[in-house]
Amino acid sequence: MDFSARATIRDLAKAAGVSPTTVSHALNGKGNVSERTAERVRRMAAEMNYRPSEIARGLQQQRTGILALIIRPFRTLDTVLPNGVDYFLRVVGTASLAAMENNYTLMLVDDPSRPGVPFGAQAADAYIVTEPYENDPVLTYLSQKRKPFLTLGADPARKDAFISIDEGSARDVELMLSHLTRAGAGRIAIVTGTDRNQWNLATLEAARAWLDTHGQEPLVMSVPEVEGENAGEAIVDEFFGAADRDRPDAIYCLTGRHASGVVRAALSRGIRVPQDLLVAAASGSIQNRVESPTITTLDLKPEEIARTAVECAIELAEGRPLQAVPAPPPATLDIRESTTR
Amino acid sequence: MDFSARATIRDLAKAAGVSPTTVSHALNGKGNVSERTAERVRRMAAEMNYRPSEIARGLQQQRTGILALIIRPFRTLDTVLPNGVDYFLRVVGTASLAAMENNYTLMLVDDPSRPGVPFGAQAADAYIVTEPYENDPVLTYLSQKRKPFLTLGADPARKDAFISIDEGSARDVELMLSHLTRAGAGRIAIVTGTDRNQWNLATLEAARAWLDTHGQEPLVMSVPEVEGENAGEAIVDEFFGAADRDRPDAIYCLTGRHASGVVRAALSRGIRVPQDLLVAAASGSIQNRVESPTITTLDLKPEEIARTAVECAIELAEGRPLQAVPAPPPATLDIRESTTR
DNA sequence: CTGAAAGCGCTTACAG
DNA sequence: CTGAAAGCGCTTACAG
Repeated sequence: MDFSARATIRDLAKAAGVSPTTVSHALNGKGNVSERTAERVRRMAAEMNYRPSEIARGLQQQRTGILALIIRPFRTLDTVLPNGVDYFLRVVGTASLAAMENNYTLMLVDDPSRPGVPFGAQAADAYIVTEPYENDPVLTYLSQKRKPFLTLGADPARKDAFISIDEGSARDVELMLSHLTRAGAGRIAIVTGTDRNQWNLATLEAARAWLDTHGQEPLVMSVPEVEGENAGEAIVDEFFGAADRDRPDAIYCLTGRHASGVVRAALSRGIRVPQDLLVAAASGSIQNRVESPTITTLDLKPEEIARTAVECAIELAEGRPLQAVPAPPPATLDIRESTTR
Repeated sequence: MDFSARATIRDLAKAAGVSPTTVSHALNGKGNVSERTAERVRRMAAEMNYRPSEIARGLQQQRTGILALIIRPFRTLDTVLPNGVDYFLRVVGTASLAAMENNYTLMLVDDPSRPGVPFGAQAADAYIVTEPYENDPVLTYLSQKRKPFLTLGADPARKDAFISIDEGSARDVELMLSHLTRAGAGRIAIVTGTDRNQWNLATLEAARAWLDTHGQEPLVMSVPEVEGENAGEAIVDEFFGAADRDRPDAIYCLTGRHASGVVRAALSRGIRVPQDLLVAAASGSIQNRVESPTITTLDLKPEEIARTAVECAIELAEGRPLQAVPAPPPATLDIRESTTR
């Protein structure tokens, strides 16, 4: 029934009949405290519902308890929470909760190198940077400032320079392209975004390799992510405007919204999906599950990635070296109407 | 080129040739500092890129700089970031950014009264509680603990007890029901969720009043939010299993996923949408924009609500009384195929 | 095994 | 108008 102030370490020390030092030692398992004393302190702490002030601890230990999440493509997307790009939202939500469970607080940050950024953006204990660009200045900044950070997707120009969870693996590409082949595709076109990040670049590279191995000429196109569904017309123009022999019988888009646009553009020209053309996306969005036809996508497991990233970030924040660079979870296939004949 | 520690108030004081006290006064506009001195301090601060430690300030002022966002329906939804329920995601994203812009950090919190909650969840400077339930224990807890908070949607049992941004206004109901009428509806059925929150209860009440005014018998049903699209069958059974004279020619669901389910269930029974049945939703989700037929929804402006909520929460956090209880932004209508004959 | 003291970087009564 | 001092709630060398 204590409606007022929270108990401090002094209150607890007094109640347990010891000094604040001993309380601190007992609760943090430091120093040499007799088990009898430690037990008494812990019991009193529970009884008083004592919770050490992270603020005071932070001041002492020069920590803020803040984890910063920097979503690099944020500004290239058309709204703050872009429709159809739920990948990042799932990352944010899961990361927030994972951080909280570990007594950290997650802060969505724009660009920490910008002058006048809020304190927390500058003073986070560790940073998670999603989809860094080639030679990304944010990574350069963080590394110069000696801030602990990891990236989701490597900086394509500095692959092994920083800790990162890789993206666009050959395994995921293989998963989708062999599915398309089994579904009847003989000539697969690839559509990436134009952002220079590992996701686009590594996927493209892996796809080229796969196509080469399987004797297919690469049919490749890059379209700005921000065009979303509107890109469909241009993509279909590109691949179906040319002579017959060049036409693909499957289009694999990295972003779900491009795939949606492709389906619509194809249907409007009498190209049937999936009968005449298979369409699939790598990073799916909700709409791909409900539009007609539904579109096959990869499930890239953003929740798992977010959770792993937060756990790694906390290790870094607390000064523990990472045992191993974490591997991304294997994607799985969500097969839907657009690739089911 | 300072790669190491940040400047502290002492560094700045030394550089400006004054005491830390004077620095503090000058930068915070307190005390009486000569304009000449203040100007010098500000100039040096900018030069050294001095940023006061929010941690130290927080310890001193007993503030954490944390705003907690409690999404009450969180656990009743089927995943952490439920598909089709993008309303909350848009709130979270916008609130995160708005908080950051004001030097606060937003923390997604589950239940702050649960024993063992993280520090931040217990020590936030202010709380925002979305969709509280009737006699919500979380509100009781916060109010007993004297924590500043506001709610998005009032506690239906304690309407004026706490600061809240109202939901389910008669104006929004009127907007949708008169649209349905103009679109040809003569007998409108209403489907709410089962959570006992203001959104469900106030909307239902306003809808009943509207129907009464317009000479329609109320055709009403409540279905658990968590059933999502699966609820469609039961809803259509309910309204189309009965004798002819009771059948609605329009169904208005509060949640977008229910509306999706209704459309699917109706179509599978040969009830055409919109020809035989108009369908609309209040809280739309992405899928309603892309499924076929697309479904008419209200845009409840979650971004605006989130931003307003954060601004109010900060006022409360900093001990300033709210000038006025904020009004929710008026919803607008997104008319789509499901109500266009 | 235990505790007094200093200090993390600020703010704020108070004295001058 | 300016600054020395105390204190916010912790942690950690250090002394006993």
